[in-house]
Amino acid sequence: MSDADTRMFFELFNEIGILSQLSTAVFEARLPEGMLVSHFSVVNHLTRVRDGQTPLALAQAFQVPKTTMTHTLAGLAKAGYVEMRPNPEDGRSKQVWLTDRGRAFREDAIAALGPDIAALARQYPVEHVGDILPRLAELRRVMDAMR
Amino acid sequence: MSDADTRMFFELFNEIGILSQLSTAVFEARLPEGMLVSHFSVVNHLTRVRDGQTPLALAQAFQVPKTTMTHTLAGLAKAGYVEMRPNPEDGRSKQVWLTDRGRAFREDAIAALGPDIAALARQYPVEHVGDILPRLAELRRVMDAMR
DNA sequence: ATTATATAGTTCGATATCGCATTATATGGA
DNA sequence: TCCATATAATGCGATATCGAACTATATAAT
Repeated sequence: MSDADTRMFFELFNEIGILSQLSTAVFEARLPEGMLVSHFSVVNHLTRVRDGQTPLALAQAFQVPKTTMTHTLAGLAKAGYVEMRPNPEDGRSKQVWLTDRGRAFREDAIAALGPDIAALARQYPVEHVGDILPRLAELRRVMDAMR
Repeated sequence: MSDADTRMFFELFNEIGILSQLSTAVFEARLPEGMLVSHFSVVNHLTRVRDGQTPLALAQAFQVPKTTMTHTLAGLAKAGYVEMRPNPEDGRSKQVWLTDRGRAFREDAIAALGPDIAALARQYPVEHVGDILPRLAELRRVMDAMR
């Protein structure tokens, strides 16, 4: 490990951190009052994978502590975007189900972000995204496995 | 903008968010009690660019609100890693100077992270970092400019 | 010179995140 | 069956982040 190599990784994570911050800010500016990226991400996940998952499964999918997921789900339930039901297979557990309003929330959010993404794509070609996405996904897998 | 293109950008920012979270967790596990990535980043910036900068300049460099930087600097000052002095050129302003302990904090942190980065580099070649880093930096510049 | 406006930094309040402890239920062993 | 241990979710406390308002100083306009 040369110092130059170490520095490369430092810079990589520095860029990733700043990009995360910038994209979160852009994203949340288009969400309804009180909704954060964490809320959207959960609804998006429930839509794309399947709903009816347990809070624990969601916490693991997003790599956040259970308490954080409890808090996020409480916000979604309060907004009427999900329903919490008892898990018929385990009395300790619950299931998270999307509501129609929840699905509409997701679709509206994606539509609202469309112009921003189009503007971005004009200056940052989608081909570049295709170049780096697999590399980032691989890095994520490696780091997940190392935990 | 095809839906597939839109989805690519969504996935990109999703990966970036998760990687940011994972790298923060790894990083902070090696820092002294109470020190966060935000603290390290400021000390690192003061070392690599120059110290004596104003809080506002630092807030802009990291794209965080002034209040967040005030809080971060208070933590660094309390730990003895920086000194806040009045700015001789502007009575409203201050300057942030590194202390010897601050420089040692940075060096210790980098050393403590060395093994983690070496382990990562064994599974994720530095060449890949070199491939994606310029692309990410470009994306960051574009998004910065769009704000 | 005086006054209006702009800027640097902080204080305050709201809330997201997260670790620790607690409660309720499930599971496995005597 | 009864008890010990494990697990799902939540309650609570600590703190990082961030917007709005505030204070002090600088700058510009008359």
